[in-house]
Amino acid sequence: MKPSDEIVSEKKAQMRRGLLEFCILLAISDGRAYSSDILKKLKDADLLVVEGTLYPLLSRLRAQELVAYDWEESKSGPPRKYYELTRHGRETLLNLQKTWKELHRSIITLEDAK
Amino acid sequence: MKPSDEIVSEKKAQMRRGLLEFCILLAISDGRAYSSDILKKLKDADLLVVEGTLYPLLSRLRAQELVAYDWEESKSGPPRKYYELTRHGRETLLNLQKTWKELHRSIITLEDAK
DNA sequence: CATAGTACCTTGTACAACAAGGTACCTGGT
DNA sequence: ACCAGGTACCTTGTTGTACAAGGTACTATG
Repeated sequence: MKPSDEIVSEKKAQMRRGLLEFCILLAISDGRAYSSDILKKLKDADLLVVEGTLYPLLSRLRAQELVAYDWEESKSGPPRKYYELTRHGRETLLNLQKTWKELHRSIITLEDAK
Repeated sequence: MKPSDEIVSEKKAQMRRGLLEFCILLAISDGRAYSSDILKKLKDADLLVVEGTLYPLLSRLRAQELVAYDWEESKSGPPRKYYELTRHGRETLLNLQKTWKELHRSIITLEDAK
């Protein structure tokens, strides 16, 4: 039997996880961003994400052609991959924002049913 | 390369999935409910869930002592397991509702950052 | 030229949803 | 007495995903 705090935080993490891709698309939608920019934005929004999660996720979004990147040299370190949304990515993001609103309504419906 | 509609609906499903446990706790919080009640409530809130997902999930919530059930005979068919929230389950639900609000804020923060 | 800092990536693990298939109970018709 | 249909519960196998941990490589600085 796991301690109850752990159970709660697992469920919180689970809720957060489902929104990850959506949030990352949102974070990129502002314009060009590389991994540290994205991590920082998510952290500023209180959504903790680690590198090991972000990189495969960006690769996936890339494979689905929702984002594209180009290399840019940095003044302090190795070159960076700057990501931006493709046209297709922008359309998808609009779609997901709609989905988000629908989910919000669903929760309210369930809460009101009480 | 998968068709773009499929990509979008996978992402929608992913968002929905993270909220499943939360929604099921919400659906039960109204009082006693058995599987068909729960499925109906979720469907009414436009959240499609199938049996094969619900049963293991209820077992998990039971193992975590967030819900409890008792058997009740039905007038038309086999007996049913009626679920209700335990005290611990009600506390957890309050916690998750708070988490939900925090996530909502996070999304807004990301949207506003544009 | 070694160290520290930054950036990218991969591998292995654990867990969850879902599809599909299975068991068992009750009722009503023949 | 039996079987067909509806209802309810459950299990197994597959697939996908986040995450921890560890690894490579480039740049600047002392």
